[in-house]
Amino acid sequence: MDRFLSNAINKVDAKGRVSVPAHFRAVVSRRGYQEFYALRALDVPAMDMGGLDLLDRYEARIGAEDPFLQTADDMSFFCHGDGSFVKPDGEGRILLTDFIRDHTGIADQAVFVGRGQFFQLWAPERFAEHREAVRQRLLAMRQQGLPGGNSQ
Amino acid sequence: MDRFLSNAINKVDAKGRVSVPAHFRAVVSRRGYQEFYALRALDVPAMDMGGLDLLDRYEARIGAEDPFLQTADDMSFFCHGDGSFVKPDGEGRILLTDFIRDHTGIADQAVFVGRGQFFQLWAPERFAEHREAVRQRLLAMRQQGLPGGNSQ
DNA sequence: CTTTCTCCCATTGACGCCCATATTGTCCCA
DNA sequence: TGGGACAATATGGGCGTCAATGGGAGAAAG
Repeated sequence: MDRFLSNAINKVDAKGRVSVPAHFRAVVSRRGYQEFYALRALDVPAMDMGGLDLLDRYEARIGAEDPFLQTADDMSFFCHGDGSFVKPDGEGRILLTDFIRDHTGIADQAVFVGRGQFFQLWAPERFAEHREAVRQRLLAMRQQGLPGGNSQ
Repeated sequence: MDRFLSNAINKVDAKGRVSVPAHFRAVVSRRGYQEFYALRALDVPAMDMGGLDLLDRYEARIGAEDPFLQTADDMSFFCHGDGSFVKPDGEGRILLTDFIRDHTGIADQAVFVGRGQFFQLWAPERFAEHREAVRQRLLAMRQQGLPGGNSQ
């Protein structure tokens, strides 16, 4: 498969490292990258992570804006200033810097959540909360016959 | 990589020096420059900094304007009059002059913010404020389904 | 002669690289 | 179908290197 799928919870060691699930690493390397691009998600306490193609998409999007308007500046400030490269060590682990911890609240465990084109990094508690919230929203939506309610 | 990415906060020592993050220095030297060009950002209390190619870009932009219009004159006045060269010492530190302090409000800590083609220098408090403001604007944009609503 | 800037060296701590161990999953064979 | 060996992954820790920081002395400027 070439998509990020399913979720896994891994330990953070004394040095602040976590193993990226082997399956996720495989997806990124299959796309030709040796490092990740991590972005502080806009409205949730999670990191959006993926290959450098993820950053490419953002930059392409910015390129479509008028560079002299505030919007382009905001977008760049967000995806460049609140994003960073993360290079895994020889064993496929990444270092959880304060840059990541401050936004996610991750302490000694981290949840990797596949999202198709990218994956996310969450603190276990917040992930659980968010998952419930999402389920509730989808359920409510479906019962109202609104779009978005599929099976599962 | 060849882009300025992520943000870092460094101390200003008693002599008024700060270390430019090694990663940022690498980007500039990879472009063949040994010194920086610093410009007072137009609408925020930050310095825009980069290699001399940054100045090249501004000048190219000015060259494209009609020299008889006020715009060209204003732009030139801005990028030359409000810009300066900054040469790092042997350890990769730059000296924070009053030219920089007055505009940014930097005292004893400085934040380096990657912006892709260049990076910015902020005072920590002002940086935090601005980041929140940017996030709010982007979030509002997304919730209104306006352009830019991808991710998630 | 004083002040500011530059170059140089020392210290500390973080990070990258490497090897060791544990745990899990998979495949093969009886 | 139930081991059991093997392979891959997750986890722990040692150690050298490099970056960030602090401070001193000489050089240049006023």
